[in-house]
Amino acid sequence: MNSQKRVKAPTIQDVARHARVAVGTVSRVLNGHLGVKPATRQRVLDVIKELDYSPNLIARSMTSRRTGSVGIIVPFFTRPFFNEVLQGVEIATTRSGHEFMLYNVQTDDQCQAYFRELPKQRKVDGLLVISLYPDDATAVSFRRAGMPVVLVDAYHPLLTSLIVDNIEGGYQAVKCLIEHGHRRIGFINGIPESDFRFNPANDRLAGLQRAFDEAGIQYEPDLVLTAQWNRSGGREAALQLLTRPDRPTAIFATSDLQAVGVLEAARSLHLSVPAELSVIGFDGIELAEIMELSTIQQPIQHMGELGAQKLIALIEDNEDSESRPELIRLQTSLLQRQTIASPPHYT
Amino acid sequence: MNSQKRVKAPTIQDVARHARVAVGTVSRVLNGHLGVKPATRQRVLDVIKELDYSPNLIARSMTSRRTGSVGIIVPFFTRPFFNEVLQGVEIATTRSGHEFMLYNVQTDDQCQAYFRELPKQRKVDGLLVISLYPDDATAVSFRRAGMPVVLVDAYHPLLTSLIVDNIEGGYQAVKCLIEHGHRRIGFINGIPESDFRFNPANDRLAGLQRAFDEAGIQYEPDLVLTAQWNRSGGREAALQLLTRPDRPTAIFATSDLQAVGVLEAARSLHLSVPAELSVIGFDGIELAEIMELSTIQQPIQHMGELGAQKLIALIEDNEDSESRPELIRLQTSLLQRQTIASPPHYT
DNA sequence: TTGTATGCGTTATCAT
DNA sequence: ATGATAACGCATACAA
Repeated sequence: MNSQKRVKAPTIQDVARHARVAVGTVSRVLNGHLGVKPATRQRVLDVIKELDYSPNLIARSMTSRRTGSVGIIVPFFTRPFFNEVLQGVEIATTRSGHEFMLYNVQTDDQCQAYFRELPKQRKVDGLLVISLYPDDATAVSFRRAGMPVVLVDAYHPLLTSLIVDNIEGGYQAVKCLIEHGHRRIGFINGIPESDFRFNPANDRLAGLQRAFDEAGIQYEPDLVLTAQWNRSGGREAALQLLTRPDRPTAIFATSDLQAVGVLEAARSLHLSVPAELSVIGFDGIELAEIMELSTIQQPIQHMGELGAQKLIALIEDNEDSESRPELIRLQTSLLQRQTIASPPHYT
Repeated sequence: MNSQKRVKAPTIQDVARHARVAVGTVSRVLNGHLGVKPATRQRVLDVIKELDYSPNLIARSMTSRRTGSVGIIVPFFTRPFFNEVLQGVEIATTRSGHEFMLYNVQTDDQCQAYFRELPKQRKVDGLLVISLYPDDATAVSFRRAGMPVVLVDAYHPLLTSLIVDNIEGGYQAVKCLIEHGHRRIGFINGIPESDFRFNPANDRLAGLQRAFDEAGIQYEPDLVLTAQWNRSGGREAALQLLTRPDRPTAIFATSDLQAVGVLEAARSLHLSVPAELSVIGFDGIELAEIMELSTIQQPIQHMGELGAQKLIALIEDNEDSESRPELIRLQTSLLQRQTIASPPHYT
């Protein structure tokens, strides 16, 4: 075993010297360029192994103008939904030999700062933006900086975007409830903890309205509550909804996390699900499966994987500006489990 | 609005030229060095704003030998436990202005490859290793490369390590069960999906044995099963345990995920928890709270935060080799919820 | 086939 | 207080 003392890392110069060749030659064998005599190639390889040399990737990035990293800008990355997106991202980046930096954002300011700085800092070759909406000026600045960007669960006309049909998803959820005989349906909308620009829950509400219209059900604003995107948000909203004299027979929550909160509220109120209350969520996270919660399944992991894959393609083809951005639409699907039944007294 | 066409990012040279100063001067104002006449300083600042200039961080890393990033090597980062660790990591890195790269590992080979390559590649200033055990040669190589490393939920004498007392945790779990009157206690051990070097579950088993010894209970190997670290692993093991004629009255699972699997098994067997079966898990993830599962709480998020904080201190103090590594021990605590009761017919 | 020299964008060390 | 210039480690165009 060698000494424990810290030692300066060998450079390409050291390798060249030991192998008695020029740095250019070492660089060539490093990058698999042809035109190196097998004998010298082998000699260089031997020295590399002997010195335990690895190229300094920072220095390499200087000339190659590539870092091999992509940046993921994501709000609240520990939430199950985002976590599952990241799982897909990891699969795609690892497959293509890229690394990724995680930029977690909790406020809109932080988000805008990342949008502004990251393209110029050049620590990443591309940006994957999850559930966040760049404004027009930002989108333009991405292109000017030559920074490839892909939006996942978000849309901008200038950027490759990957969206799911939230209206259709909301429609599927409510239609299912209606088909089971429900007429009084509560909706728990989501309000982001901070002032992000966009709220997919509004589209899901639009889907609800379409289903209502179709069934000739009167939309009652009283049955729509806005709550935080988490369990306690769902729980509190449900508590409100369910303690009214004319409580709804079913609740559609705009996220599974909130729907789990609804389940908790029902439990604390000794309301049995689905006998006395039907519940449907949105997202299709693993927790929904554990809780046997009916939900609208988004292709979450696939969104992350496909988004990352598209981003890497943009990076490698270097087709930043000349190409028109792609718009990819993904579908949701109804997942019926144990939390939906016909309402009490339904004939 | 400027043209949309991609444009070369301005460099420090461009700023210098526009401000009619030398690059050195620009660098000085950029880095807040004193000895710049306020007038010129302002002129430079104006040009920087006018050109929308940001320093190229890669180039800066060339000379500064700092990237401002830390690498997190973590197995299966989407698992709730690791996810909560990462949450702590994010808090600490953001606080200190660092970014982090996520290196997810799924096999031991992959892990060893990261251990070998990352210190030489210099894309990160330090490494935070979660629940993974570097061998002696690896630990030495970290020091030789001058790469600060902190181990979380793992230990090596040469490296700053942050561990929880798994033996004590196992002991707490089983002692609680015994105090409730249980004598036949099943244990579900964990086996990693791949051949990682270490298994914390064995320490938890040792804690069980200590509690057994103390209570004069005979250890029965039949009641110890090894299963995957996930729900289905726990479910299948529990199914085996619970369909025996002399089934245990309580099960201690070495992770909450497996304990949830136990709950699922009990449900499918129409065994009521805790009336007919007591269950306790380990970790204290959020899911345990949702399921009202009793468990042994590890300070998960705190482990990530403290580990990252220690790592950043190592990086900033640059005290790689001269300092003796620190060993930090953290405690677990019993979290009693709804899944533990006295066994049937207990007087 | 191989060597040399220049540039990548900064910081830092000299000068002036 | 500021300017010129040499690193940093690598890739590459050009020479030999």
